[in-house]
Amino acid sequence: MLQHSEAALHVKTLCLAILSMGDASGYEIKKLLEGPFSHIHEASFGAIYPALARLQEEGLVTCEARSQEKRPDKKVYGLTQSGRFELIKELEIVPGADRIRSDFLVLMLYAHLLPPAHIEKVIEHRLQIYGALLSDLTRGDGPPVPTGEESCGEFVRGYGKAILTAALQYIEDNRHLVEGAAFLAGSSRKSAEIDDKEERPAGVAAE
Amino acid sequence: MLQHSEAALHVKTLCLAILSMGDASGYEIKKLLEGPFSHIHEASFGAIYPALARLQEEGLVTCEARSQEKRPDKKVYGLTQSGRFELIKELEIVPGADRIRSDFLVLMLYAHLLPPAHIEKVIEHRLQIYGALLSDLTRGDGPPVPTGEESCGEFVRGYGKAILTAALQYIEDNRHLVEGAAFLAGSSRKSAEIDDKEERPAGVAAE
DNA sequence: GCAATCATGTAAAACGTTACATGATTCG
DNA sequence: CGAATCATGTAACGTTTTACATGATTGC
Repeated sequence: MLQHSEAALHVKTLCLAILSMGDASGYEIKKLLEGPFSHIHEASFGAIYPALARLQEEGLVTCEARSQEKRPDKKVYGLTQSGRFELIKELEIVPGADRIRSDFLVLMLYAHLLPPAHIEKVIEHRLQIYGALLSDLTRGDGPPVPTGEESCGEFVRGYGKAILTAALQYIEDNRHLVEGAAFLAGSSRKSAEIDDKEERPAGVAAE
Repeated sequence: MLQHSEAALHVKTLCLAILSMGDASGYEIKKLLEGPFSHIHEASFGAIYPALARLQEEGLVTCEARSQEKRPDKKVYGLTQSGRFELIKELEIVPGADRIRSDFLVLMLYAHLLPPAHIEKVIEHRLQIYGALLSDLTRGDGPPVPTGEESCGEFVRGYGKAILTAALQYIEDNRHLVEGAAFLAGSSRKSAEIDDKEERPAGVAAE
């Protein structure tokens, strides 16, 4: 009973926000969240579709089914008056601190438990990802960054750029701190078969 | 069946990591996660206590109950051999991208939907929080930053400092982009009764 | 032919927060 | 005397991911 009587997904607000910029289908929302919005918030299909369905039940969005030829049917959602009102109500809440789960930083904190070669590879990988993300943001590529207002979008994009730039710079300048770390830890431990189980629990695919 | 046969909390790995630096109770782990680790990962009591219990069941940690005088009993946990091994196994996984949920940035993206005065207040609030966090990191206060290896801890602390500094700088230099935003949106909408419903869904309390 | 993209959705399970329950001590 | 700190834990609930199910089309 915090906000609604019914279960309230966070993704619901996100969907409202995105729809405030124009009609979209669930699939399109997901694609936006992978592209220009990736550094802000993420969501999976399994979160988005139910969220949209519930928003429709609540009368916050309308849904128009468009049957396309040579392509599966589409459900295009649009914001209603009360949807817009609800969005503004949500945005008025003073946001708390960002939620961060950085598996990378946890690893760095315990870098001395692993062989330096492995740490080097992880760092190289990270530099690559961040570099790619940064150049995506720098040249305004992808979908033409759909923002409600020019300058707000510019602010958010710039923020991402600033953080990424700082992170890249810092990692390059200080990687020796973790790469040089001891690895004296497991005295009797054999670390022969480290063949990199690649796993990505987080969104942003490293393309 | 991704990693273990039993249910696997993420917090479990975190606990293993922290215990690798020395024995601790659940309460102490929580306190560490509020202090010097706050920008890396967060966890609540409700996540930590069950995690420790399950780690014990799995034989990854030992538990020694210490009855204290003038204070409630304590359960001090310590890493076992297989616990240390399990930790290393988890750390070997190449970390995916950081998970970020920034309610702040979502708000900024749609700043034009709200009155500039409100946006100004949110930004002021944010500058204050980040400033406090930064000075906490800069002067090495709080518990003497418990790290496995000196330089790894230094790297992670420095990372936090670098990001916070960049964020503060950027927000100060570019706040006009969102504060000056239109607010032409809701033509017929009354925005009289905005009296700031303060809410903090995220960890880090703004003290 | 196989993979990828487009497109939607459901169900189960994992993960985590919040609130509650308990209780002593210390500090203002 | 009330609030905060120390200390552990459970249960309910909310949120989100993962995996599955389905199916046409396009490019290699």
